[in-house]
Amino acid sequence: MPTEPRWLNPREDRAWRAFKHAGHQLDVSLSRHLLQDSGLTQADYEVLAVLSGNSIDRMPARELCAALSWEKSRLSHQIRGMQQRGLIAREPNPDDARSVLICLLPAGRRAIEDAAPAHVEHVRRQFIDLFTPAELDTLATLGERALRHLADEPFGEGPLDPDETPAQR
Amino acid sequence: MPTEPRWLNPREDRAWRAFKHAGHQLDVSLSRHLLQDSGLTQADYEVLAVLSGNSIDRMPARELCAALSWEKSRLSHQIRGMQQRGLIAREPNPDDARSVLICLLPAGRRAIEDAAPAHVEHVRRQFIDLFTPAELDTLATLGERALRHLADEPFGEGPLDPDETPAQR
DNA sequence: GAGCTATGGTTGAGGAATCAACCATTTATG
DNA sequence: CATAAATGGTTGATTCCTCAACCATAGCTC
Repeated sequence: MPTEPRWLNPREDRAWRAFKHAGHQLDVSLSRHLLQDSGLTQADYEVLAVLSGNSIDRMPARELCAALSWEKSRLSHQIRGMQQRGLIAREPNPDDARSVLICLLPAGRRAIEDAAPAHVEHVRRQFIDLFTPAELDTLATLGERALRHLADEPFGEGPLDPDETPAQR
Repeated sequence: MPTEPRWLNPREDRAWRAFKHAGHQLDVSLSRHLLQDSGLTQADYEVLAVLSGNSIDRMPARELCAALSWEKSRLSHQIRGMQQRGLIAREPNPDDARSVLICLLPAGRRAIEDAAPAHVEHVRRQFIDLFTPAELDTLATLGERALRHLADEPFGEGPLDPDETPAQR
């Protein structure tokens, strides 16, 4: 049974603050750099990364959502912008008339290939290089433990589309 | 000299993904719970926490900004909303006519006192309780290392108000 | 195969954070 | 002391994300 005081003790508080703050600041810094020297948003980058990573340059929107852990509406909005900039295209999915295939266009591939080196470099400088291999493993282990726990949360997952709530009548 | 390949190796990639993803998911989950059972945003909560924590129930906006690592404009917008909800008040600062004192109102104190127990509880369940004391110390140490490094970044800090850029003419 | 329900996706409104521009006051410089 | 620069805050536009509502197609079940 875990301890249950109303507040965090100093050790707990320190860990919690450091973790939270570090993650956030890292995120801010990396997005800023990414945008600055490639014109891509983190969101843009992640989409292109999945699309270009999976060796097939097209995939149904639903799969992209799952891969990114995004809501479908977010992807939809995001895609619209990227399409206008010529990075990707939409195509009807022959296997399912409701579905849409998101296709990586040459410009999109070029965009991420241009952006990646500098971005990876920043991830190294601001994260990887600060830790020993053993420390990296520790971070991975602890992070994954938290993720596993969150995944089990009853209320935790799923943006709960009103459509998708369990039958109410 | 750190290794410099164009991509992250599997160990690095695992650590980076786990860290990033865990931080984000944790954040999402905690905000959702907080809002759900107290009606407060994370932003609301943080403001109230600083204000109620420092034993003096009022402080200049500038100090609040610093304590939160927020931009001044963000605080300004945030404060407007909280003022309308009667959680805090603004008062002129007798020491500096440009400045504004942000004051914690009774309703604000009540709000965070009501919200805190459940919130702390969630932080425990989803973070603290997953780790041993030694692991918590490790997380604190590693997180702080990252923060220190980010703080030194030449371009990293400060939203660079155009006003505040080094003299340009 | 008619009528549910579930699924894939789009849209529009609203909230939250950022950015640029601005105003007022204070401090530094000559 | 007059003026320039720096500081504390506010505001409005913009972008990004979430939510709720919606449409169309697919899959069941009878």
